[in-house]
Amino acid sequence: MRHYSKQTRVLAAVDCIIFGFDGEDIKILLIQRGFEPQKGSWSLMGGFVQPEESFEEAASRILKQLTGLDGVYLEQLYAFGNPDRDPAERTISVAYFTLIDIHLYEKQLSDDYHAEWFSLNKIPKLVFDHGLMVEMAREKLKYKAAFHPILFELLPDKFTIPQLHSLYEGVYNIELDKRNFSRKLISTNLLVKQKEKEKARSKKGAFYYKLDKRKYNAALNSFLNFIPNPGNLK
Amino acid sequence: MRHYSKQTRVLAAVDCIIFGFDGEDIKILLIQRGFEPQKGSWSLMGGFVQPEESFEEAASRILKQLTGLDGVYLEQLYAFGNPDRDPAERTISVAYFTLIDIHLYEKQLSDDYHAEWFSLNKIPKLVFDHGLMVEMAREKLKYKAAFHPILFELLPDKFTIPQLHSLYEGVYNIELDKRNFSRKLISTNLLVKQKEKEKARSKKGAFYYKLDKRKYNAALNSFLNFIPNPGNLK
DNA sequence: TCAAAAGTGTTGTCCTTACACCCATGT
DNA sequence: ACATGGGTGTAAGGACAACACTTTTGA
Repeated sequence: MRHYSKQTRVLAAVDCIIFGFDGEDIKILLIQRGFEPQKGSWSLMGGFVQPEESFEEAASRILKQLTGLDGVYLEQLYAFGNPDRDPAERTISVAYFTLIDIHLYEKQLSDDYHAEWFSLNKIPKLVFDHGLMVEMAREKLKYKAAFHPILFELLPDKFTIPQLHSLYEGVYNIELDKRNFSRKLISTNLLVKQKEKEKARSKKGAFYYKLDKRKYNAALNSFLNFIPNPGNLK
Repeated sequence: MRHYSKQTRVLAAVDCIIFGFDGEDIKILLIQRGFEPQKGSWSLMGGFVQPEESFEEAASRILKQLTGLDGVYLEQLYAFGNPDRDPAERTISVAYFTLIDIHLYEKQLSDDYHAEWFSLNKIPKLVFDHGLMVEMAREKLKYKAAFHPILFELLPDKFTIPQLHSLYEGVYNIELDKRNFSRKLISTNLLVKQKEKEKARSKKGAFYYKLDKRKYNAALNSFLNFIPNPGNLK
């Protein structure tokens, strides 16, 4: 069985677009590339797919390397394969986008890789086609979050409605009526109200909520509608 | 610049899921594999990515080989990279899904490749992970067509509302109220009514419509809503 | 007591659906 | 004339958006 022998082989890599939310802005985690070519430039975290690994396993591994996190939201974004995307050698890259709770990641690991969080409107110039990857990831986040409750992945276990409100406003860069927004969220039945309040953001304090995991997992693949007039989205 | 030298290389392929609509059923075009391994089994049309080619160029080339068609709707579906997906040698494959007007493809070429159209509910066992590819393509078609007017790509230049109606009913396997459906379509303003009627399907005949190309291209990336209660979709 | 943010209530509009009838024509 | 599928009309219900006020509490 060596019928493919005349074909050329390529390197296969994976790159991760890691989103986080600090309560103010949506950010992505970038590293300073530690090896040539373009050593020192800002870049997505990535790596080569190992012989016994699937793409998704590679992405998980790389994500864990940089953040220490396991079992986070991970979705294939797109396969990039232009012949000249890496000047050193033909390398195809499958980009994954991930949503993490920014408070859980291990800063120590980040430091090892010279990683930093960047607000989406302050992304530096990136190596290769990583700028395009980020742009596509951003689009996909907006697209998908308009119908699926994935943005919860960016928040801690316990969160408040006003926090969610800021998050959605940040992702879509629009203002949302807090009353309608709150009602819409509550009406999904995905949220379980807690007894405690969060008191840092306001004097009155806002009740914490948790996700109903069962309903949430079911809802991830169904269509909801979080954004008014999604017809204007893109 | 040989810093990647320790990494292993893989073969890179592209596979095409080709959708067509014959007025009755949604179908996909499959070929009988002409080489080992698994010579003779049914398979998607695919091929290796050439040294100077991007994935998309490879997909276009392969599509043209089999159908004779150029410039048709082509979208990246997913990158498949499990280490054992091809038993002969590690091969990653980027799947593309395409929508063509079934009447335009060149049957001659099909014959050369021993190709046949299969209704979606009668897909034979396929090689490797091609069955999974088809399943994912089908899901994606349903998902995307619920909000974007892509199904027009399956129809000829001139088409009737009843044809569209059958098409949507076929894709979603549901019954749609013809009156509401028609109104919804007309209200998109994407359609230009023609003077002639199609007379084959009925005695009265149905008016032909054409797409307003300008509006259509703009609408491809925006959210419409063709399916009632999309919340129940998946 | 005042400011600042949380939370609840209401109303009108438009979109969607469900359903019934007329139209054109080949046989 | 009639059967067959094409096309139009309408009314009820529900979802959504716009908008105003009360509540809580730290300073």
